[in-house]
Amino acid sequence: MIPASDTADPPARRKSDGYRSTSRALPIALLRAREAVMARFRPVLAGHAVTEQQWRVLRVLAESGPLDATEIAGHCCILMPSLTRIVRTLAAEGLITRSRDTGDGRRHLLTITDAGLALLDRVAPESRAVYEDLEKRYGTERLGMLLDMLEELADLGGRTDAQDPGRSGQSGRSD
Amino acid sequence: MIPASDTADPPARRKSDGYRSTSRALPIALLRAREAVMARFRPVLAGHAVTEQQWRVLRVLAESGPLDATEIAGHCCILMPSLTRIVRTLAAEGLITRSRDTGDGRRHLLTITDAGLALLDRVAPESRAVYEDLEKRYGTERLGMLLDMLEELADLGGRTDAQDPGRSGQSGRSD
DNA sequence: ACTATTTATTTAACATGTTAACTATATGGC
DNA sequence: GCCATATAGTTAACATGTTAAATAAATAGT
Repeated sequence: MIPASDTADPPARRKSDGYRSTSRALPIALLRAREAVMARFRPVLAGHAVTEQQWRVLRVLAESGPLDATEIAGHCCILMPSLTRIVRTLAAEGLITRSRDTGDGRRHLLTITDAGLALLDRVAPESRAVYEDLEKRYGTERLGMLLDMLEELADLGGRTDAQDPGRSGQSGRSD
Repeated sequence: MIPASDTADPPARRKSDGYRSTSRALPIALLRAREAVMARFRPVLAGHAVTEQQWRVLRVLAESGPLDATEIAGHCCILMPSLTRIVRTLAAEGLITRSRDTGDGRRHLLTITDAGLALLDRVAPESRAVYEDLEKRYGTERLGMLLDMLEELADLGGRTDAQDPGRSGQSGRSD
């Protein structure tokens, strides 16, 4: 069943070489890079009993001020049902507050509390240390360039032209 | 839709400015970029009833030939227990086969089947189309540079120097 | 050879993500 | 104002990811 591939000595591959190397496949490359980075940040967050998702929500709220749930979901790449639970937890812990939007009774505005900000401040030193180590080893300038390129890539997201008009922005996913 | 944060006057922030903008936070930037990219690939995979994780496993197996579960977990950024289930599904669908390693009875070698390769070939055209659109809009050279930088970042993963010696490589995560 | 320790994988229990259906409010047409 | 339709958010059912413990096979020490 193995008709002796094509080139020289592929490890054990068969046919189907219609694909680039997985390390050059953008989604996989982004995932592996992120995992490498998170491997360093995760212990810091775990040490303060914050999940990655909770962390993103707090960071975004601290950055942008009160936002409604849909906006947060978009900025944090979290799906609404997940966000509902995360918000419930964060509110129960007193790190954020929920308030009905006056004027539009459907919207719920979320605001980070002083306790939430205090948590950010408490984590900041360790987080910064991890970041600085990374920066030192990767190169400050190179890191800045990478961030520029990632931002630009993320901004491509708006929709290509005319594929399926539904579900444009966020998502979440688990992998 | 995007509420335009950074530039002029902070909407309602309070204190705690010990953090960079979230768009310059590497883990978030990587996540948002990946979500933007996956928003385009996901419909393609969904159209062939393959999950992202299954897809990664098939791609890696097609690329590297038979591998044991631990290696796949590392390459695919999937945790072992998740992989167990994914492998069970893929094997049940006849896309891969499992065989005990002769010589090391603990290892299970996974091999992609012809049906698995056929699936890859079937998805390839659509996948390539998405990729080419992305490449055209982002810039071929720029994309190549980004992939180089991501690869380098992923390779930093080995362990910084002397933190916790346990759990070096993979992980998985859900966000 | 026999026990203790490591390594590879699976199972179990639980948390989280995901899709679809549901509730509540808002908006536009008449 | 009243209806149809759209939007914000939650709930429900299910799939998946995650941590810890269990199983099984290898290796190391004696």
